[in-house]
Amino acid sequence: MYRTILSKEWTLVPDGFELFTDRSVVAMRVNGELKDLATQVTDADTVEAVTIDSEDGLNILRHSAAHVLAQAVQKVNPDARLGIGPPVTDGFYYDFDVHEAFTPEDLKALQKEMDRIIRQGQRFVRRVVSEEEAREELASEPYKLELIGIKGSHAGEDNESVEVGGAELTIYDNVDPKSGETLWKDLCRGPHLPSTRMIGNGYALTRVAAAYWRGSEKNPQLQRIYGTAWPTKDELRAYQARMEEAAKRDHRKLGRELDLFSFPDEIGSGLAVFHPKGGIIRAEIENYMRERLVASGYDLVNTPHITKGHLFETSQHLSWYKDGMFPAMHLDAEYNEAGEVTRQGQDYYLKPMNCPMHNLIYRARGRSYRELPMRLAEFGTVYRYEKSGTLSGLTRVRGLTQDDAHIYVTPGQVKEELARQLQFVLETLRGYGLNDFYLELSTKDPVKYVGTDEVWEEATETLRQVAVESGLELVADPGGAAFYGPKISVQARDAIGRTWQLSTVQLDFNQPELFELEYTADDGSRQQPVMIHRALLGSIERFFAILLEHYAGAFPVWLSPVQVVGIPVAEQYGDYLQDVIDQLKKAGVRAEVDHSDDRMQKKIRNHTKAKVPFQLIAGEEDSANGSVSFRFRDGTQLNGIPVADAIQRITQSIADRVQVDTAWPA
RNA sequence: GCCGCCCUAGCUCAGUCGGCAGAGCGAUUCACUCGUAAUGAAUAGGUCAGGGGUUCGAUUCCCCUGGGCGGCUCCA
Repeated sequence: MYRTILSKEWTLVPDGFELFTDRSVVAMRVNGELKDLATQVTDADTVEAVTIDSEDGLNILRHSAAHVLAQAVQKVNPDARLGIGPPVTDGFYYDFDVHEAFTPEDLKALQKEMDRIIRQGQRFVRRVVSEEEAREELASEPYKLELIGIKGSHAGEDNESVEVGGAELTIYDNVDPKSGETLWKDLCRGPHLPSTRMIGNGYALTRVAAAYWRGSEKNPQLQRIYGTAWPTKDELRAYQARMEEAAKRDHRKLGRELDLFSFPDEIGSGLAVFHPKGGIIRAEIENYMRERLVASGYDLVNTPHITKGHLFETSQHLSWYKDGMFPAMHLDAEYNEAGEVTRQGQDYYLKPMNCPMHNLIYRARGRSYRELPMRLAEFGTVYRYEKSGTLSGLTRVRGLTQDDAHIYVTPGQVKEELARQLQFVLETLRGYGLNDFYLELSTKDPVKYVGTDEVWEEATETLRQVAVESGLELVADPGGAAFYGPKISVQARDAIGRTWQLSTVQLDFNQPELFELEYTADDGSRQQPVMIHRALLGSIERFFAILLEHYAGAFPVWLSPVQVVGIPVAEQYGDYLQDVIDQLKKAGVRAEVDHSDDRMQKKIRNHTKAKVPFQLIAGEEDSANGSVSFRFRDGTQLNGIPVADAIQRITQSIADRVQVDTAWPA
């Protein structure tokens, strides 16, 4: 981490190499600004060391690795033009304009060339240039020239700033340490590692992809190479192991292996079917939720999947989000023989959101302040025409079921209700076994919003207070709100540390107005309610995928599709076990006996792979004693448990919604 | 939607430099009846994603369509 150097002994102007002899120091902060170690400092400066394993140090390492990649690319293909090459989470990328896209074989060749550059121990040397000099030196790099132009007008943002974000324009020369010859150069803000050697063998190129220049669809696409870089080879290996672990948990893979769901081509992209085992998990997820809703003062409602277009004109979805909706079905039009319309048709749309229909339920009769808060909840299936390239497993689909609630409150009830919602959300998520959360507060986009600044200010402040009172970490998301109101979202970390945006609680200043919602206040006046959108799981499909990956397919007992499987040691004990299993079934447990003619060992293997929490084994010994023997998912055993005791333990673990992977303590 | 890659049995994948298509697992059947992660044998299963073109001949080469994967853009 950082060390503050307070030494006053220096009389000359030392640089970072003299100040820091520790070789893990790769750069320094001088008066708060990141600088190369070669920067000279005076005793008036506050200087802190930046070590390679700090956040800044890792970014510098990765940025330098990106430079080496670019150098390698231009060595192999001198025609490649440079885009930008910033560090990103766990790694880096560099964009290139090349005629032919990179292939996996190219990556191998590039990695070899990078190894050569790294072994050579080239130095990164910073050089300040004028705009004219830069333009001249980079005449053959049109994208760099464009960045220089942007710097002239306004500061480039985010990733571009690594190239031209500094106060002055700088070029970094990659210099051969022996000959002093400049081998390559790039427009760059820096800072960089002292030597390419520090990249060592803790890096790897990972994939190729296309990316739009400066992130806009209107611009040409460049070829992007992604890589990862770490201070040591061990850390690289640990990262790669993490990626492998994530791949093993991929819900698309587990969904197939465990026979949970599929996406038949015949139905269409992004439209899933749930198989029996996936279906029961989904039903359990929903049932638990319904229980919680009813216990928490919600009303359960139901609405259709399709509606006349006028509803979405009222809600303005057709003007804001038409591209994301399935196109209309034109129904009921009639024509005469001349082809003239004799009866006007109607456009019907699949619904992309449930809220307009919930508004109609609110509006179905006059409402009194006594009815508020009114909480309408539904598992509402919606259809969105997502672009083909964005679809991904169950996490991004075209047909999804939202656990959607809309809450109508008086202005005076807003704060209490928001606090109550947040608490409800967190408690419920914990019930599914997720425990590690933080909050994100999305505030007004200064360009795209409806409503007055005062209303936004007040609502945002209320959300902030509620968030702070929750005691959870709060992250700001400035400008991230939808146009109709501020939002607080719950991010959950899963078992391997990935975060997912789950629940959202969002205020809506727009729809009560558009739908002319009102209630009669205690003084007899008509007032407009405030509307709160609350999604807890987001979409059931996506939440299903998250839980599947979180548990790597080994669900807590209550969610397991098969909770108990009976394995007779030999066929003759099948009847005895069947009787035990029948008792479990009567108690509501999903249990079955494996009567197949596989050997017992094979059955154990099969059901272990299927991640069944309890295997009950019985042979001569157990059947004679009226007992069964447990085998758990981790291979541990609990033998000779009396049947009644076994049933009690199993039903208890379901009722308690606990995870059981190993033998209970004795 | 854009760029790149991919599509061979239910699954995972070989293979054909253009000449009648293969394995393991799974399924079915038979034998075996076994105390904690694979008993043995036999059988069935494919318009090599779909369509078009080149060719004496296409699963293989080319084009189009569909689907998937990795990114980009998008995500109410």
